[in-house]
Amino acid sequence: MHFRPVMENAEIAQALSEIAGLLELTGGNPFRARAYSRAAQIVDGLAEPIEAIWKRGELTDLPGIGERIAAHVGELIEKGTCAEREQLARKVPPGLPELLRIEGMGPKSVAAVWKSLGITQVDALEEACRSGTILEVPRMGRVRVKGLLEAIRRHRARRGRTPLYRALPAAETIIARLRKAPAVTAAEIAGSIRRRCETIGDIDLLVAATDPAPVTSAFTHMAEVAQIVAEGPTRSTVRLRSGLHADLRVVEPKSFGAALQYLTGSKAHSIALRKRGLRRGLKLSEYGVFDRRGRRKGGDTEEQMYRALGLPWIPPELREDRGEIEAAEHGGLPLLVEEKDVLGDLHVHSKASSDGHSTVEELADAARELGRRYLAITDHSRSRPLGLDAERLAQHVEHIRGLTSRDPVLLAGIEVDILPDGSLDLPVDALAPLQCVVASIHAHFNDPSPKMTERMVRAMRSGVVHVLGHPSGRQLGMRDPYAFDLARVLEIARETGVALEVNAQPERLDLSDQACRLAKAAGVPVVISSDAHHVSQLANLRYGVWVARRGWLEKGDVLNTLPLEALQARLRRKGPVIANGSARRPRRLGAASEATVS
DNA sequence: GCCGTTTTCGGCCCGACTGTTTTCAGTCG
Repeated sequence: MHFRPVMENAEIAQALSEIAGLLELTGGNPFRARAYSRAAQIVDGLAEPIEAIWKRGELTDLPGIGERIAAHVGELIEKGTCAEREQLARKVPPGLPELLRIEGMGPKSVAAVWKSLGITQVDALEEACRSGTILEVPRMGRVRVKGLLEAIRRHRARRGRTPLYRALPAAETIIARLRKAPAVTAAEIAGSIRRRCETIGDIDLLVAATDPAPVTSAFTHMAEVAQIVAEGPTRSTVRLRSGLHADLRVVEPKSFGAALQYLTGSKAHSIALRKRGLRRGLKLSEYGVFDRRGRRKGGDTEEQMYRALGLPWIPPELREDRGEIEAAEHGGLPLLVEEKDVLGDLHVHSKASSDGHSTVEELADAARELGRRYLAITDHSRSRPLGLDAERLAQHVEHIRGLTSRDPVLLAGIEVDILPDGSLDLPVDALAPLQCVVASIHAHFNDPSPKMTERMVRAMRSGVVHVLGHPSGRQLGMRDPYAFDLARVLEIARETGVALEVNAQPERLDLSDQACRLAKAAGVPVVISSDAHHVSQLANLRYGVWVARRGWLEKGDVLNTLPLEALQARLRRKGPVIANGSARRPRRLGAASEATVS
């Protein structure tokens, strides 16, 4: 049977999460709801298709998944649904779970408006707010109603979360300003931005100051603030004119490390740390680590927090409770790839084809400024508007080769389309002389999974492809990944020596972090490429590095960390791939199985 | 529903802030 591993896990996680929501709404034991919620998070975080774990009968080895939930998962895999969910869904009107996603509406409030007013839809909730009938519900007052109307408006306006590249610059601007406020000793961006998540919910900021008042005031009086949502002595929230929410927490300097750890999250990571602390008689909070008698054992720095738990400092990108704590405990944390490790860029467009806006010379100059040692010029092939045919490609290559004495070294390449039948958009003999052939899918995204997978397999087996470009085709918030069998693609990539791209265009980030982890487990190396269409986009490479880091990748997993000669030797190679010299057996990577397999 | 280097039963992370209250429930992160 055909499956799409990453989606498959996400779908199962979604179903478990739905059950959790339904349980919250129907009352009963809230810990039961939490168990489902936690299980959903675990499944979502798996770096292996859950179907494979299920087939091995190892579901209950996963943390947070016992007999009962394992049975539900099995049922979901086999039938696509499960009785538990169906049964719960019958108790609750459709539409009710959506109300939970409105800010300020928790399970108690949703159940209250449902039971006392029969409200089950967002529209009806809005109407009840406007007419005032909602005031009959206990603990509903005029202020809340006003906030609720605003939250409903935001709920409707919000299509998914904000991509990192939109939130990061805003956060950087604000934090730079707060650093200059009076009495500030330290200031950092925290939350999902610090973890470099691909999308973020809101901006979390942390400041250490001897006097919180001036900082809070500076924050709430910024020009870009549209509304002050909450304001207290240590914590305040504003809505920016861009629509983003920004949270500021101000702590004493001695608590900065504890607060930074706490505010960076993820929530799941922090909970796991606190539980670990409890087992050792330690209480963790945003103020520090405390022993049973309440004596403070540290918290000035994040390192102290982790050390108190017997752990080394864990990079923020790994803090998702996906095995990093177990890995840290056993000295098995990856030495994550860094931006400075990446020596060159293997996917860049020039004016020679359709959509590039800079000349090859301009790109080379800008790449040199960024310290790149090599740069592959990979313009589009003929199927793209104004793309290169064999003749224009030859001229283009000649032009590039005429510039090879420049720094960085220029590689003549192409981004060739993978056509609907899996053949390439240019003859193999036109592609064979090129130093970097990136093959990508740009059309017919709706092919069924088997056909799409076969297109990629055929392209990889052409013998002339070095890199599979933006493998899933997704665009954040715009286009979902197309259906394909990632496990199969990884298998063939390994067989043919083709590297998978981590496309660093910030609205692509494709491969995703989770797919990077799967690639590593399958022994397939990646290249991190900017896919720049203008000199200003060459710097986007950092977004790709962050994805790779979130995917646990090390320098040795990324081919363009190699010096040019070694890179070219690797790109020529068509045998089975072994990551950067150190032989890596494919291995199983589960959410918390790192400790047991490494 | 899950879990155990205190436990197979009895717990389940912890604190800030708001609104609606007059001592606190609910939500959020």
